[in-house]
Amino acid sequence: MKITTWNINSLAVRLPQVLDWLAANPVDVLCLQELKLSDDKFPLQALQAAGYHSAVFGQKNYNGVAILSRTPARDVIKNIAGFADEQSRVIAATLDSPLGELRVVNGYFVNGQAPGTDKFAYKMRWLTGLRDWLVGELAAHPNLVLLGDFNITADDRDTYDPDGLRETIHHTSEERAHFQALIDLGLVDAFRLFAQAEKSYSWWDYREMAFRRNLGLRIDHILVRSGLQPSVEHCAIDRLPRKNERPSDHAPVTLTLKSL
DNA sequence: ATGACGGTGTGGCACCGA
Repeated sequence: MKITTWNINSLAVRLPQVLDWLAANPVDVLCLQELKLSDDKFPLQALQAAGYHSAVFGQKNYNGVAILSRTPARDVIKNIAGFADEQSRVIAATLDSPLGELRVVNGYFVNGQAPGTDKFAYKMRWLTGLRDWLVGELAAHPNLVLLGDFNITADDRDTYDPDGLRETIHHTSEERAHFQALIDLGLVDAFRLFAQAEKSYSWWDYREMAFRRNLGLRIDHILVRSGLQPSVEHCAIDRLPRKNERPSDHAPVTLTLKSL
């Protein structure tokens, strides 16, 4: 069972790349962020033809998330219950898997711009709302995976310049405390369960040839319920799509689960 | 260096992302 998260930075632009990637990587679930289109513009039929059902929470221009799956999604929830939000950032769904029912929570976390700004304050409130809501989700769903574009580096290994970028956006103590609060709900960072190459990143700026120089951040994460840990077979970043023409600035990250 | 690149519509520039 393979589950992937990928911020595609406009599905309208990147649909051909998504279809190509799925043809080469026929994962069971693909969680997308930054669709940048409304529900009525979502390419439901093209993805259906590729063999995927879609649960979609779109938004014109910005944000937008979707869960593509081989089997239909159930109990779909959009955004964080109890947290009023104008922006389409979270979609959760229950899927059948060889491990039983799997709850998938797909998030496009707030960027936050810079510490001290209104957007940063929104990020902090949003992260608190997410955590509070997940307490109930975890109580209701034993097998839960939280994944997406977190817009947070978990620690210094996740950034190309830990000293130069210390306490800047994606690197602040407050953001990392929120990341830890999610871990403390009983989740584990699947990527770090395995030996990984140094300087493993999931995002690179479009500017300054950042990808070629590997000046990146690891901000796309997959957290799994610690009870699922024995089932986690692998977790890896696929840098290949970043080499496409007109790539997303993010690379897909894939979790492989095995039946025990 | 409030830069850079690439997405969007309010468009021929401004705003946003990370």
